[in-house]
Amino acid sequence: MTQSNPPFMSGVPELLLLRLLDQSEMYGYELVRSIRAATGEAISLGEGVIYPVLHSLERSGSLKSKRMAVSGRTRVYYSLTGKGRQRLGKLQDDWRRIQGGIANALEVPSHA
Amino acid sequence: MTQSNPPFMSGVPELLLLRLLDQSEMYGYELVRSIRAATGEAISLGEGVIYPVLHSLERSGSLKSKRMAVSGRTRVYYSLTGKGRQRLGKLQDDWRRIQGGIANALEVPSHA
DNA sequence: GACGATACCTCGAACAACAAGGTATGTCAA
DNA sequence: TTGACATACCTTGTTGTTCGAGGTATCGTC
Repeated sequence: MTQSNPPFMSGVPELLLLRLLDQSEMYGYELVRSIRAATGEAISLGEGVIYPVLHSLERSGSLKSKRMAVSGRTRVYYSLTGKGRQRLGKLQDDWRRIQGGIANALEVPSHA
Repeated sequence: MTQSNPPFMSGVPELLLLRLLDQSEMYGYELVRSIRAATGEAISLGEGVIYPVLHSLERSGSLKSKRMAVSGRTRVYYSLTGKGRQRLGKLQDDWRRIQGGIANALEVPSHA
């Protein structure tokens, strides 16, 4: 009976994925490297993070996928749905809110 | 065997606590409300988060505590040690890094 | 003498993020 | 041709943070 809320800082991988996919269609393996690049190496998420999030995002209707064979290998390309764009908006707002809150707490002058 | 790193976004409660305690000595119950206030209501951490973090911070030598009786009730006041100030510096840098990385990823123009 | 605020604390569950592995194909060089 | 490395997909088990809910005790006040 312990109806717990998600941790207040979670969902950043989700946010990054949605954001990148809002710019262009991509496949999982590509996204792993894109996240590293887009964040200036600050954030590096492995396949063990990316694939499950991608799947859950698709299951919840935020993403749609299409498989494509490219030079013998199969790629699964993901793109945003309307719901996904909505979700992206929400996560962006959430992020701005908590980011702002922390900035607020940090910018108060030191004890000096 | 699976020597896992801490989640890349963790340690924000720790950061907030150290930051507030760098400004002034405080006790746990007070910190719960201070965090809400300092972040402009954006972040609200319960006692179930605060106390354990406080204890682990003390165990690791970042904080020191002193108990004080104030009008019949016991308060445990925490303050930073040198090590704690060092720790605060590190966490602040980490935060700026990941915050900047995300900002970078988000500010790229929309697919439009 | 019951209620709400203060003040401390711990427990168990939930869950995100993690490393490590496993499958299979392509390329290139030894 | 075989071995190594990159591409490309995936799942599993573990960890560790965070969470709500509870539990204790004192104080004021109604």
